[in-house]
Amino acid sequence: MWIQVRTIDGKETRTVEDLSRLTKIESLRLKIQDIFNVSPQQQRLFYRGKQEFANSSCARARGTRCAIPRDNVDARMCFCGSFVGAIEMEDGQTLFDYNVGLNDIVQLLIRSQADPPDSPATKDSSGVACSSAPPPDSKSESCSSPAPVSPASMETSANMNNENISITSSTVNETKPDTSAISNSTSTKNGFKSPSPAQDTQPPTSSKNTLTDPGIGLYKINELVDCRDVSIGAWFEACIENVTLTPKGQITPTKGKVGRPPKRTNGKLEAEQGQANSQGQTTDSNRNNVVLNSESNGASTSRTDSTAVDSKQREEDVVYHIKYEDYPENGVVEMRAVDVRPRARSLLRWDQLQVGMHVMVNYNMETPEERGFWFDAEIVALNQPSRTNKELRVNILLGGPGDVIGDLKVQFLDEIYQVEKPGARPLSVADGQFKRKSGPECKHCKADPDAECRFCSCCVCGGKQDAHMQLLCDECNMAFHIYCLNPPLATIPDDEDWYCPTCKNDTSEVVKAGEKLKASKKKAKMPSATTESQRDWGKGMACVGRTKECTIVPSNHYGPIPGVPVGTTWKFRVQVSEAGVHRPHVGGIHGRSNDGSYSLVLAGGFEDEVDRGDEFTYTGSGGRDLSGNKRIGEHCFDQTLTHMNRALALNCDAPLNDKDGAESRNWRAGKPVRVVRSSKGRRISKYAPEEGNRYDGIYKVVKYWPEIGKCGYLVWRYLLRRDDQEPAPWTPEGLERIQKLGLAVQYPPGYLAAMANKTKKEACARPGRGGRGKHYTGRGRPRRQRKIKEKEENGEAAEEKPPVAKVEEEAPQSNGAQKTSGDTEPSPAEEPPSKRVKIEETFQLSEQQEQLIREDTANKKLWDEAMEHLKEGPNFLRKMEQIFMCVCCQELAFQPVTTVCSHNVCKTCLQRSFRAKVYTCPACRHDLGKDYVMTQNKMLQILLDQFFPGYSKGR
DNA sequence: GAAATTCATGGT
DNA sequence: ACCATGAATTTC
Repeated sequence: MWIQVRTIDGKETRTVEDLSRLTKIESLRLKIQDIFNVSPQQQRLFYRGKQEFANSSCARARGTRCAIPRDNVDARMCFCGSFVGAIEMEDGQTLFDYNVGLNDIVQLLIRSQADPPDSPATKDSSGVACSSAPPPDSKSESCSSPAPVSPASMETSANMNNENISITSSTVNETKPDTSAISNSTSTKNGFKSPSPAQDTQPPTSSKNTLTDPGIGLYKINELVDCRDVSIGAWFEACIENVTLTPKGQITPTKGKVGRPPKRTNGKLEAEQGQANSQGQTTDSNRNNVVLNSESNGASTSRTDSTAVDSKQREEDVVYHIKYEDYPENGVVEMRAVDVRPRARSLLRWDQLQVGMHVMVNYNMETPEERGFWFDAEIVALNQPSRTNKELRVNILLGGPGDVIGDLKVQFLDEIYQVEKPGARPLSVADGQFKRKSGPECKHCKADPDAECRFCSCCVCGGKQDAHMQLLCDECNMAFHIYCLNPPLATIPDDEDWYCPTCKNDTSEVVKAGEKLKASKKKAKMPSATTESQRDWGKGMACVGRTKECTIVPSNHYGPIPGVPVGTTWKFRVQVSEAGVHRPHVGGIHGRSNDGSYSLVLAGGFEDEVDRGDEFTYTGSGGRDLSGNKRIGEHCFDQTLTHMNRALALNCDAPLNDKDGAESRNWRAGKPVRVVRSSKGRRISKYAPEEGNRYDGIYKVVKYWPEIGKCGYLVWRYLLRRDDQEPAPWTPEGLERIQKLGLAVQYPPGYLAAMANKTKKEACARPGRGGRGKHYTGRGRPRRQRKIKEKEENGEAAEEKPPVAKVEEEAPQSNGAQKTSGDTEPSPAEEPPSKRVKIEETFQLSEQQEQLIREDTANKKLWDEAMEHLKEGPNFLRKMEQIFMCVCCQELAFQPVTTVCSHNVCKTCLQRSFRAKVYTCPACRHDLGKDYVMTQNKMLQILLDQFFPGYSKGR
């Protein structure tokens, strides 16, 4: 078995192969270590199961969030605006325990190596993979090393700490004030970060307002300085805590590795999230600063730069240990001299400004009209068309050579600071605050300290007072005075998480991340649990579950599956099931004993059967002893006309007779049965395919009767006769059509790649055999490998994956697993066709259908797109499925409402959204308005019902 | 050849 | 909704 492991930001997805269902999580970690170069201790693995939440009533309890970032395309938001829970996978368990199936996605969150894996703070800071001190060993997997994981993946991980990991992560720093890890989520609780952890790091002897000369460097201990976060490129107020020298021969992480994280301050939620997240994201992504705790001393400065060789060597060798004034939770941070300078103190008047001058300005990269961070800037233009109308344009200098953002308009013209040069008069707190206005303001109150604001301050009273008594809801981020709550709280709750009255909900029905795995009754009863067997099962395709499900027709659908032409062939039965052609995994007949049979598989289980292609005899099921968990067994009793046997008999156009059987009056009038021929039938039938399971079309039951079979027991026999417009696969027309449609055996996504890799590995392990030897003891696999090989050699690899298969990969179907499989396909070389066979079979539309399509003007664009695929025959239907899929339930829209923004959503899905007070288009978030009138698109409904007969029945 | 699930149905 | 049952599979 193989699965996909994806970094939590969705940026990196790799296939992990050679797993069995009984593979332990710790073994999985080792494989992940090989692939992602992340040590097992640093891995947090999440599995979020199949994604069914959007389709059912929202099972998500408020107060739980999934570890999925919002920009992850695979992340599914529930109507309530949140994500469903994921479960964290723990050592000791198996993949089976977590129900991880074939090709499922496991998410990898890289935790900082500096964090002790089991401490509560670990979970808190685990998202901040790059934030804390990298280990002294420079080949560590931190961001500084060239680990194959893209920094971007960490970036988002880091950024999402606040947002998404808070399921488990609200262990705030105050519970562990000496943690060395920087945590974005220190502000999970409003105002409770004080006193800051930095307290511990305060040199005990120093007094804040006494400047102490350390004897080296330009700055004194306790001096007020500005420090540049080189990843943002902005300057922040800081204070020198200590000064040390770099030991020789040590190379620091290059520039870009020092900085500070964004801070979420009280209030300012809306304004700040935009900026802090975006700007802060950059920070975290590149940051690799060394954070010292109270134990820090000179020895821990070993990472500081000593590359300088010129006359400045001395200053370059100096390491400044600074503390950011606004980010005490960062503790003490090491800085190089070039990123430190005397605190800005002089405001420049407009008339003092000159083009070419270097100054410090406030700028918000994200939303330029709002307040942002402080950057160095070179003045490029000073325009003053009138006395009051001034425009200052600058190039923002981020610090690195070429790190310039050109020609930006500065908003805050009254706040242009002179850049202080090293050597300027040192300032201490005794000299004053020298604090610049910074950060974005609340859009609603403009950060007016006197204004009441229910957005950035207590959302009950709007008051800004008592910030330390304002609790932030971990769900909605709104602030609440503890005394404004009803009932009021006397003290700050000790719980890790706190949810406001609106968001609080019962979490019992949702598996929270990190929660212990629930014991499964079903699993406890399985043979593997009840017997002593140690068998390592689940490596192959025998016991895998479906990764997708056919929903375009209900399971009791008679007749062809729309979009599946005769001749379609799948390697495994599970795929046939996924396609909806024959749903049982194992069983030969699919049906209901009171209704009839929908499909059957001819696999040559009975020697005394006859197959003439257009007509064949079939034998019922039963009569075997299947005790002991068997699927086949010796015949040891008579079959009865019950269960599936009865179902199949009901297809015959004759009253049921369970004694003597019956013959149809009009054989064509019977219920249609989809027939699949398996390659296993080759031993008795020349009509069976060479490989896999092939859909051969619709047959009818002509008659059925009981007889004594070769086995000596009574069996029920059926005569089936083909009744299908589509040519049979073995006829010349059928063969031609198969060619034209480019049909070839379909393999599960990732299967060929896994096989190919396996061959490679085996070949490496046993070089003498070259992977092509005759000494394999297995059966299916080597045969398959040789076949692939031959085809490649013949340059016919294209046949491995026909266009139909390609389309299937592209077409999102019913659930998330399917949806993700397309973009996670790790080795496309094996799977999609390298050339597309031209399909010239046009799908025939009835006149009424054409008319309805013309009338459905609201969907003109979509129909135009669909029509482009008309000439692709059966693929047209697959395309339709894709185009008219409801974004909520990921299925064909049922009773579709076509929104003003031209998206089609099931009426019930949209209603559910509205019930959750989400009044936007689920597809594009276009605001529909609370009073939106949902009009069902009748024309589209009629069309979908015709194209996908009975799909409504499944709803 | 023995041993493992999954899926669907049908009865509670 | 839960449980028992049976099944023309597929490894190991």
